[in-house]
Formats: sequence, structure tokens, C-alpha cells
Amino acid sequence: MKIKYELLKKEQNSKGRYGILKTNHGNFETPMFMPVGTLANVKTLTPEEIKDMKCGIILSNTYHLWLRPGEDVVSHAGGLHKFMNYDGPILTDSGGFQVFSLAKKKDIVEEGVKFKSHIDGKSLFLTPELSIQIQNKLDSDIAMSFDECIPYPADYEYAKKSTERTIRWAKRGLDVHKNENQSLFGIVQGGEYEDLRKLSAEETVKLGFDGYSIGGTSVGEDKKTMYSMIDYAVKYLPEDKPRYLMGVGEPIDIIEGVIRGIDMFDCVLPTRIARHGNAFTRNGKINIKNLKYKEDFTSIEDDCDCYTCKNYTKSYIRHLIVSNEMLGGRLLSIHNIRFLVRLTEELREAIKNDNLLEYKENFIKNYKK
RNA sequence: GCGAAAUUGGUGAAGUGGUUAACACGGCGGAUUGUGGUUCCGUUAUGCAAGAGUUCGAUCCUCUUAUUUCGCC
Repeated sequence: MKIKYELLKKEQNSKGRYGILKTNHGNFETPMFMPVGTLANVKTLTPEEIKDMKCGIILSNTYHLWLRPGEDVVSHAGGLHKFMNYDGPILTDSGGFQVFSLAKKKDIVEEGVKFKSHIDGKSLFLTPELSIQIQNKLDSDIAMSFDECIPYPADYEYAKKSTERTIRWAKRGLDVHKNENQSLFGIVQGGEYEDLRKLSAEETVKLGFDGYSIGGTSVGEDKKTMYSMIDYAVKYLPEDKPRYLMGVGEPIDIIEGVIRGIDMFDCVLPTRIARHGNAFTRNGKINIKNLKYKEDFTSIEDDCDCYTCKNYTKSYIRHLIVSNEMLGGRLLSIHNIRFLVRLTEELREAIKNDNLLEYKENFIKNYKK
């Protein structure tokens, strides 16, 4: 069975929307933040801990699992859910972004992308068809089309050529997609150009996907540009399908995305900054390594309901991070993911109450920097 | 008691008679957006044991003192 999206409420003063997404592995409300579990695990966390955060769905990655342990291993294990002992919804990224972010030397041709493995330098060739076939075997609930993430800035001619190619790649992926229990999302590219975003959105929607995502953001552009990239694309997306903004996880960006009609977000930020000693709070991001927390025996946030805040002090977590103890990164990851999921919970409430813009103003007022 | 060697920041240490005393670790601060678990970037000795001398100029050469280490009575 494919996923089913139900739009339950539209916010009066913005494009914000509240909905529910039903999958074979459970349902979740949107807007939702999805933690990233690249290598079939959200770094440092167990499936039980992930569920406690009420995040609804997690990500995993085609490129990384293709290289290690190989999609056949996952398939023989009974699919990704069984392999990693997680029975909630899972979305797999296609590998398009990894080609952009990891490969040093890459050669993008019509057929696909030639590049070198980041593990051993072996020559690889990833195509739209292969990406989909791998994802079919991984058996995630939602697969992503294989796309090219256009760098920023990109000149118009390059962006146009790339965007048109990504549309052709989307068609090719759709044609080989076989897994009836797996949904497939198309990806809107187009760089920073309004007409290319329009072209990409319209053509991708014509192909008919189970959901649509906006890619090519948070690649170095300023926030104003990023928000306009969203605006350019969203207006051409159908209301009855979920919309996913890829790779965005700054609290303020999630709020701006929701206001613009986005339903799903994923980002490595909460877990990565956690491992480096940072925590999200209502007053902004804090660096737990700072001297002022050495003897701060309060929790990160008084009113946070996460396991970390209910049980540990800043002083102790600081000690763990400074001592390079893994538990420090674990505890901060738990808090940071829960922070973003709670943010989406509050955004859902704000949509229901039609006070999303007011919520944003209040949030910004407290959130330093 | 005699002789020898040594003394550079929080630590381990490089170095030179001539503007800002290398590097590493540690400390402090910052970054991080479809992962970097061990990452990246800043910053951190107005001073080379103390005092005196030689010199245009000394952390570097000379002397005295202090401390440390190693030999010998």
C-alpha cells in the first residue's frame, strides 16, 4: 500500500497546513521533523529512544547503504525496518545529494553520475534507475527520486540544463519503480531561478508522484533566497500531496517553511551539533562547553519533556562532551531532536488555532541570533 | 664539599645577536542545514629562572645568584 496524505486544516493567515500521513508502518501528523539516520541508525540512538521523541518518521540513505553493507544484505535481512529493528516509517534519500556533497571528482552525464567512492576511491556509476532499484530492495516506506542538487550560486544556463535533466531522471526512476508498498517522491530543483523552479515543479507534478520535495536549498544561499526558492515552487504543488523541504533544520527555517506550506523537514543539524556540544533552546543555541556551564546544575531547558532534560544537568553534560564521552552526544541528540519535534507540535497547534504568524513573532523574539 | 649539564606559555617542547618567539596538546570562543561519531575555523608567552654586564641592539655572549638533574669524595 502507498502512503495516504490527508489535509485536515489550512491556516487562515499563511500557507501553513496541518495534516496526517498514513504509511504501512504507522501514521504521523504534519508538519513533522524527521531525524536523519544515514547508515540505518540515527547516530548514537536506539529505535526505542527515537520513538520516545515522537518524530513519526526517520531518514536513511541509498548511497551509503549501497556501499555498506550493500542493498542485498538489507534485503536478505528482510528489509530496512527489520535490519535496523525500527518498525516506524522510513524515508530513503536517493543518493543525489551525496554525489554533490561527498564526491570529489564527479562526472554528470545524461545516463547518470560517475564518481569515486568516499570510502575506498572505487569508481562508481549511479543512475536514476539504479537508485530506485536499490531503494526498492531497501524497502523503505518512501523513496526519493534521483536528482542533481544544484550548487549555489549557479549560472542560469547550468541550472536550466541540470533542472531539465533532473526532470528526465525523475521520469526514468518512476518507470522502473516496482515496489507496491513503497511510495515515491519527486524533487523540485531549479536553483535560485523563479522560472526554473516553476518549470521543475510543473513538470515533476505532471509525472505524478506520491509526494513532492524541494531540493537544492541550504547549500550556502542566504535565507531570503532560500525562502524565495520555497515560494517559487510551492505554488505549483498539489494540495493533496505531502511537501517535503530537504535538508532544512534551523528552527527559524522550519517555521518559515511551515508558513510557506511545507509538511516535512529533515536535517542532520540536531544530531551533528549535539556531537559537537551544542543544544537548541528557546533562547537560541547554546554551546554546552562554555565555561559558564561548568557548575550549572540545571537542565538544558526547565520545561522540556525529553529524557535528557528530565534527568541530567548542564554541568554533567558539559563534562561528558569536554571529556569526549559518547553519552554526551547521545544526551544532546535526544534533546535536540525532541526540541525540533516539539517545535513542529507547537506549529501544528498554531495552524489549528490560526495564529501561526503570531507564533513566529514570539519565537523570534526569544530566539537569539 | 667539588665538578658537569640544564632552566623558554597550563603541558611537551623548537629556535635566533636584529621587526610579530615554530609546532603540538591543553584552555577559551565560534562554525555546522537531503551526516563529519574522532570535523573545521579563530584565539591563547609584551616574554625565554632572577639580577648585573658586553653591544647600536641580548631569550641567545659574559658574570653572580637560585633551582633541578647527573657524577665524584
